Amino acid sequence: MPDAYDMLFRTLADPTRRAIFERLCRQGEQTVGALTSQSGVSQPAVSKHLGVLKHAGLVRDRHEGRQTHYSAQLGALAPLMDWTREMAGFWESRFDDLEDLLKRMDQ
Amino acid sequence: MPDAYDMLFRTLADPTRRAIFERLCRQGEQTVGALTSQSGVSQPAVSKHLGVLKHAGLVRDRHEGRQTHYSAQLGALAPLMDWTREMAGFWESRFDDLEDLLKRMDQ
DNA sequence: TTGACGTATAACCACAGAGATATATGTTCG
DNA sequence: CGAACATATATCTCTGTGGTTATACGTCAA
Repeated sequence: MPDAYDMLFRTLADPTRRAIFERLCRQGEQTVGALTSQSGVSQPAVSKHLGVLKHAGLVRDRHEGRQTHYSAQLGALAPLMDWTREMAGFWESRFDDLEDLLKRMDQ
Repeated sequence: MPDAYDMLFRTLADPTRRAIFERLCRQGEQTVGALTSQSGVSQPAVSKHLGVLKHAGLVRDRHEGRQTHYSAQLGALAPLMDWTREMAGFWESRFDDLEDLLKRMDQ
């Protein structure tokens, strides 16, 4: 069962795509043309990346005349923070167990 | 320039590999054999994944006789939390700017 | 309506990498 | 030493996907 985090991790794994997302986070809403001009890849490539980001819920698009404006949807990062915290939590609880064990051994 | 987060994201993007890492987080140190038995893939595949995880600093190995024990290195997740927080931070600061703007417009 | 523009889609290519099997390396035991 | 075991490495295959160019679609201006 590919868990819910899967799409998120895979979407953010590509450097070009992550750069696009970061740019949207830093500088807010951008048109496809603006994003393309600094991405180092072709416009169709950027559109494809934006499609993947949108499918993962990381961006939303807004049509205005013949341009499309994209913006970051930070809420979609929540599962990423949850996962990280969960992993850290497991680590800590095992650490606590170890502490307990050592304390008990100490008596 | 592929930033430092790159290896981390790419390492965690594969579901099988992430499952192995999660298992090490949840259940602590494990041998290759134990990890293989529940991974659904062959032992060489598991070894390769462990190699990638190790290269990314996410696990460490401990040799004991003919077995190798692997354990999670949670510290390696710090950049992931940093990145997430940074992105959220950008979002918030832009939100604050918007708030400011609205307040100023309100006067 | 025609043409320029902005973006999306189609079709194709190239390569990374995840998987398998076979085998090498190293370890314990008889 | 020789055999069984635990893991790592070598080699190959094949799918997924990121990139390209060409083109279709929708919008604005004249």
